[in-house]
Amino acid sequence: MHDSNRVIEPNAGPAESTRARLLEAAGEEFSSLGYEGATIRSIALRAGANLAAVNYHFGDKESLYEQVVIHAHRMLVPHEPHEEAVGMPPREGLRVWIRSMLGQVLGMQAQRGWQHELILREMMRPTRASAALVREVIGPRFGCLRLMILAIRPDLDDRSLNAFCFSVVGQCLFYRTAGALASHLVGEAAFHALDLDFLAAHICDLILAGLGNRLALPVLSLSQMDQPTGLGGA
Amino acid sequence: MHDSNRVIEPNAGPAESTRARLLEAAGEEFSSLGYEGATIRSIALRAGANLAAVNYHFGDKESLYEQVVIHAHRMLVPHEPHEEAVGMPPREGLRVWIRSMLGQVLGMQAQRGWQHELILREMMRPTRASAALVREVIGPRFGCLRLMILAIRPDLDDRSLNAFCFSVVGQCLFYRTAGALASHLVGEAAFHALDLDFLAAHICDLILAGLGNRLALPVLSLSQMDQPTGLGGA
Amino acid sequence: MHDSNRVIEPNAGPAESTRARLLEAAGEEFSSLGYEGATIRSIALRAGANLAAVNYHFGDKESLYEQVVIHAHRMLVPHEPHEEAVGMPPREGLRVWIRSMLGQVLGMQAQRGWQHELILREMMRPTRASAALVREVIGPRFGCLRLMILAIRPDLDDRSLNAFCFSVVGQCLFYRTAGALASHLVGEAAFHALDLDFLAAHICDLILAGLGNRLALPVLSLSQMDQPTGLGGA
Amino acid sequence: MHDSNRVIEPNAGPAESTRARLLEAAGEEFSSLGYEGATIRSIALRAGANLAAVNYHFGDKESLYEQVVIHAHRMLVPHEPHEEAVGMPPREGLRVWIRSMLGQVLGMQAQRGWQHELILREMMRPTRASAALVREVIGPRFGCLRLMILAIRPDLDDRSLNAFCFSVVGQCLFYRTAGALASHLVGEAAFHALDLDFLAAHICDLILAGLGNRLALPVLSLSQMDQPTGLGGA
DNA sequence: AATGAATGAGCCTTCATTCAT
DNA sequence: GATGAATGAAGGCTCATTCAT
Repeated sequence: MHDSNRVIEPNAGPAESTRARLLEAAGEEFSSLGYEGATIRSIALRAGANLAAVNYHFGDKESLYEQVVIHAHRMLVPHEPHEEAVGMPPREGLRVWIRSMLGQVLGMQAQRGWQHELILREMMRPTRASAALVREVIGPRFGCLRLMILAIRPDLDDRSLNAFCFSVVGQCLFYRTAGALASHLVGEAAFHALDLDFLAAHICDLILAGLGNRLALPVLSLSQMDQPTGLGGA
Repeated sequence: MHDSNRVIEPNAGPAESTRARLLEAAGEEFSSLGYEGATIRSIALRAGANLAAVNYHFGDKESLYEQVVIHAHRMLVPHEPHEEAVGMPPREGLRVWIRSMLGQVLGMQAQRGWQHELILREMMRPTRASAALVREVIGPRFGCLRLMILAIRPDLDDRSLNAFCFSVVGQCLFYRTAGALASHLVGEAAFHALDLDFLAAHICDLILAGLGNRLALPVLSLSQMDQPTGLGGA
Repeated sequence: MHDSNRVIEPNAGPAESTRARLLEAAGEEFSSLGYEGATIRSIALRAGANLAAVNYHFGDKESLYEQVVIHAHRMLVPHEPHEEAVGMPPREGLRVWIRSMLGQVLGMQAQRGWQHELILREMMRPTRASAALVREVIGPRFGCLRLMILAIRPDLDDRSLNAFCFSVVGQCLFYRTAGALASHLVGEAAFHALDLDFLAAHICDLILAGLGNRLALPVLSLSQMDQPTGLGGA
Repeated sequence: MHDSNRVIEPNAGPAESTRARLLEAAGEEFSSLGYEGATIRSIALRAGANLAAVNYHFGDKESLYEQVVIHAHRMLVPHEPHEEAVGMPPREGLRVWIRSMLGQVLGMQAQRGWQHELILREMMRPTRASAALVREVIGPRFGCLRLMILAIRPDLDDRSLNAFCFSVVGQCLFYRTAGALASHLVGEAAFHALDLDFLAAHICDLILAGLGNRLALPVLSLSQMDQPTGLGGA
């Protein structure tokens, strides 16, 4: 096969199986280029494997993608950052959870980059491959958020509970889905001023304000009132 | 017929029809399949035109896309829904604005379907074609939102102001960008329960709670507590 | 029709007819890009005319080319440089002829550039269109050369006469047909050292030496012997 | 199979046949139709291969052309006809050299037809593919000619030496580059009378006359006069 | 006399896939 | 287990040409 600028095994340890290298390479390609954008040629190249190896090991581009998603999930589940939030008091846990998700969204976590990237892509446009991912990675993460909000406001009905959860997730995802647009709208400088710390606090405060803790949980409402976003008053 | 930035007469002669049909067909294709997914062959087919007609009228697939975006913008601008919000008191205007945007996002407006779809796509992944769109459609819409929030809380600094605006937009966009995922997470029935009326109220209440109502309308905080989302009271 | 960077009538006097402008534009295109390389789109563009005007006026790309060749011939015939050579003594005429042809080949004549270029192209690869050109432009030019050589050596049979003529023309044309190669072979500097004056003298001397004038025409042989190419001696 | 500059085994296995057939077919197409004229569709068809096979084996139309040129060179180098000339006395060697080149030019060698055609095309319009060709095929051939002329006239400066070499090559190439024109000018019968034997003798005599024969072989001037071209006496 | 619009054929390229070894 | 070779489908684009006005 012709390939003028071919690189042989850029990151392949010989001990690592071809299948594993393909999985890793595919993860990087899919996460950075999307499903359609990625080509199995490029994936095989990056993995230092033959073009046909992809079809040999996975049969299909789509099947490869499925396996990549599952692989990502396996690597991620044991280290889910939201796990830290479960033992905390709900308000604090919420803060941790939001900060963790926002961190992923803003690309603050260099290591395991493509796994998170892949998950975010699956959030925005789920494929047939993502059922497992939703069930085993996103679902638990979402369930954790749901529990914390329910702990803060046990009286919420399902519909409102979901709406609050989606409000949290929506605000976080926005900076990925529409980050480029947002940067255009307010200028790059103003957009960069919205760093992780600030945004996490803003979103958390907003949600807590919305959950309304003046009456139900006055002790926490005081601490909330000190936030710079001006949630306090009255 | 020669210039790229010619003006499209809305009531052009029959000779114009091919170009117009191409534009319409391209809009539908691009909005439903994305830029890469759409093919000029299919567009030409759908428009009942020759394959080369695309090249003749627009020169390029990319130029065609640009023209489609501009076309969408031209069809949308005269009927911008947020215009209604400008004369109202800010809190009411905000409610109208959110409801209007959410209505677009949830695809409640069957007519002019692909134009909104296209704009949402541009929000998520701006192309070189979207500069004008941002400037002339999204920018003003966003500016209106900004003004209303500033009217409610004139003391906000720029950073917080932007964050609030993005919180509004982010929550609205979520149901488009991650609607499928959300539906997966909570079940289709629960997801459908989140109708336009409910969500618009929820988002608006949340934002208003976050903005706090110390100064302007302290009594309003009470009325907010009565909302079905169950913020506050009891 | 779409054309992003269209230039309107770059060199068109309004009084000049479209047909004439097309002819001129086509001449420039054909001479610089060859028949296949030239496109009627570019020709029409350069002439400030409509794309269909070419087919309207000339029916065909090939017919246009024919007309261009004829046009070139009409512009060239009255000013044929070899005309100067007819009245001279044959050896001097030969020198003038060679210098004139070599001058065209080396592109020394900026004015009427494309006409000569076109003729040279036709020499190398005659098309159906060049019958008239050969008959009316190249033929006479060649006939003049033939007569001069015959005047120098009236005893030559037809075959040898033709061979000598072709030797002259071949040496001249070489610097066009294989100039790039020659430049590669000996280096650009050495190639540029072969200027018009030197080459014209070299070719003329070579031919005269080949024609052998020692015995037949001793008076001229003496002058020839003084040439720097060292034809003389013994 | 991966590398651009792999070595072609002349007796490759059956798997190699498609590539070899493509190379051969491409050689024929390129040599008869030129680079632009040839289409990879036709090449693949002629080779009995799939259209995409060209891309698979060579990546590109241009790269295919490069490989074809190199291939032509490899097939030609071992049988270079000018090799015979090196051991001879310079005048005799010159005669052999000219006859050999002229033989190629006049297409007297039916076998390996397209290779020579291709090289001649490269002479007239060198492409980026021809650097190696010039270096390895044309260069040595030319160097041989240069040495022989220098042996005949050691006093020549570089400029004159080059001019003489180009005079030789130019006269030979003429019958390829302008053969059609020449045939038109003098009539087909007269043109066919210029056979290989006659032309080779004519060109060689002409050059030798131009080089002068004062020092080395004064008697040879007499023998030259006996040539059928009728140079010289009475 | 001249033009804008439209067309059909063809070209090069890319991609995922399959097959024989 | 793995690979080199080959394939078919499709895509974007360019070009000369034609047609109705």
